Amino acid sequence: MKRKVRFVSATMRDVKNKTGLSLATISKYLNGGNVLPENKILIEKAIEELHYEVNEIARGLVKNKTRMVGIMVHDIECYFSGKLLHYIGEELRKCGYAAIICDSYNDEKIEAENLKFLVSRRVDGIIVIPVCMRAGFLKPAKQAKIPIVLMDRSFQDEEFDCVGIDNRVAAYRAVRILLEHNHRDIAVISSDVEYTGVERIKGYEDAMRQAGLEIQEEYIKKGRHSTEVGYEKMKELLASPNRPTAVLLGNYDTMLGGVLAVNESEFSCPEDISLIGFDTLMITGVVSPSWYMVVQPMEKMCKKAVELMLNRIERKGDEAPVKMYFGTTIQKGESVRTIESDGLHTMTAPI
Amino acid sequence: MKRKVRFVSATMRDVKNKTGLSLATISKYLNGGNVLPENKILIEKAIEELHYEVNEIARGLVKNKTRMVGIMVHDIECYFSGKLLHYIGEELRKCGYAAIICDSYNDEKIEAENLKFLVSRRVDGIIVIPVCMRAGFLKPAKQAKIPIVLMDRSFQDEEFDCVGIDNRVAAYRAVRILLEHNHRDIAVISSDVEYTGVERIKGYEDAMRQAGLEIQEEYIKKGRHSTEVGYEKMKELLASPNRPTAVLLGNYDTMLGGVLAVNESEFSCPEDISLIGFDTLMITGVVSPSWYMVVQPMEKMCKKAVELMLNRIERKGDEAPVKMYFGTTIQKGESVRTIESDGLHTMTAPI
DNA sequence: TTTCATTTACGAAACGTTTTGTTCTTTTCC
DNA sequence: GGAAAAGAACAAAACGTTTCGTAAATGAAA
Repeated sequence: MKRKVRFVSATMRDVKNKTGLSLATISKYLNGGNVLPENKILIEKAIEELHYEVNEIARGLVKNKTRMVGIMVHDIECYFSGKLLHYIGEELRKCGYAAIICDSYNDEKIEAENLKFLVSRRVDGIIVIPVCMRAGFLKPAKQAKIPIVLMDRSFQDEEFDCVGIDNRVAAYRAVRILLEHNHRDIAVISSDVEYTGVERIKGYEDAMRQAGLEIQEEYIKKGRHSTEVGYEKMKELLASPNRPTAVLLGNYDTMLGGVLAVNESEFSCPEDISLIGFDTLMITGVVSPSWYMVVQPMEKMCKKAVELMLNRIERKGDEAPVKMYFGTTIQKGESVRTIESDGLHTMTAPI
Repeated sequence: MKRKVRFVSATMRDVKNKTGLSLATISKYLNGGNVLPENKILIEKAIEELHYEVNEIARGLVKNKTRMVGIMVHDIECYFSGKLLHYIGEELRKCGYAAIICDSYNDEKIEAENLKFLVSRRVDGIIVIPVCMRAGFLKPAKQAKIPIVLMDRSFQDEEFDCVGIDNRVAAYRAVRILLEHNHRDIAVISSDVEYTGVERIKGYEDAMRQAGLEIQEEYIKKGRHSTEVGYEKMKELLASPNRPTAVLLGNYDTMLGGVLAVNESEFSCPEDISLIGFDTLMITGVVSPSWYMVVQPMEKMCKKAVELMLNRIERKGDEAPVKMYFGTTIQKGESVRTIESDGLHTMTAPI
């Protein structure tokens, strides 16, 4: 039986021939089983000399596992995604998993296609930052019993493992900070088509209501989280006859757009307008005024998401979904100023 | 012979049983071979009913192909990467390939590790936006005969397939534009640790020299392409006693940082300082003043890179590397102003 | 018709692992 | 010293495809 001569990498059979042991023994060694010390040495030497590396494909075939995890991000060009992908990718790789990344491009149709693609590639699990607010598109994965972990966002109609922050509370806290600096005319720029944005607007309303302040529709500017929207909406607010004294910006990109808009206006931050936003990047602290931000523990969240995922993959129990909300921290900055109390505004409720 | 009962997807054997044909025939059909029309109908019906999908893993094992392409980006958080990853990922998926993305995080050590990881995962090819300026770290891939395609950057010491732009010429053209607007005190903020930056600085020098202008070291601000560096260096330039009238910014992130710095200074763009940069994003046209930019045909470049890669994968010829440089276009903006000629400056060479 | 070429289908052997049930060896304990 | 228990190693059968060599069926040419 002549073996085709291909100059590809060594196989277990080569190790077998070199050591005189059986495939089973070598496999056992490779998977951490017990092997006689002398054989162990033998095998290690052979592996070393042959530069043997286990063929993940062959292994995948028999174990029916690919050691690949799909990651679907709503928009790969968004700052938040970049950070997430970095941490998740790193963590997965540490655990020997490869990440297959798909960009949904904020498009629900593409998102559904991506999902099917990942299922057809038989990934072991899928981590999703969804575009959709409903879970329908995940059906093929559920049929194939591929575990799903959500990040940053959940669905309205179905529950999955999820790691994120309590966006509503986080936004609430941000507005509280503005209130504590004596702001009363507070606006918000956030998304009405993304889960996080919707929640954050709710948090804004919670805080305003609790402080006994009227919620003015013109102060709630809605549009997809993006630099462009942040820029446009901030322009609108600045041009408005009753210009707010402070604005909560729905995410990092929105904040960036907002700052650009203020910078090129006749107004300045924080003298004329205070800004507070979400998430952080190196620039946040470097610019002047530095940005006041609500920050999410990205790295921790990503590690947790991977941990959840690997747990699901290992023991495919049908345990109930777990949702983990991490606490946020406040990164103080100079973009919020304290308004001198003029005695005219009185709180109708303690803040 | 009892087959283990697993509720997983249908296999070719199921199709075989349903049709009464042999595995070989079905395989032939699946791979576009000729099959009797009646059998074709039979097979298609069976596939339809069973929801059969070929198991890419099994196929990979025998063909020694994974239909996966690794993508190594220098920094996933950089705008340029985001766009690239989007286009490349999309294109690969269209061709039935999955993209495994690794972030090198601007770290040569991580880059080398990522490469080894991809090799061990037996990807069919690797598309690299390198951090390193030398090709050493690619050795494991070469040994495994995995084709490499470079994007955006090349190496000093070795040649590979590569798609990008002629950065030197592009920067030259950008500076020419500034010269044509009668600027003479022109600075540059660009990277000295990244290939593109280095080339762009050369282009800057070319243009300055050609215009007969002295190259002042204090006008050449070097630092990794990033928002932070753009911000810091612009601050330095603005604070300098002989403040330039125009600045070329090395990439998109640098431009963003530069604009933030100008915005918060006492100076304004373009009245006091003109800016021209690289690449584009939606924001570029939306902000005011709109940004004057040199833009690369990203989508075309990505498509080409994938095309090159798939060619290499199909016929693993040892043809010589091909380098493709795309032309850039200029996107005019308001961030560059024309200086009234005061008669004091005279060109010592035609521009 | 017969012969030869062409097309289509088939069985069996790969691909490189893991896993299962069995055999062989060593250790432990009375 | 012998039996039982424990530990290692092994051969062979999977996993789901492709591919190779051959056989059968069809069509064309003589």
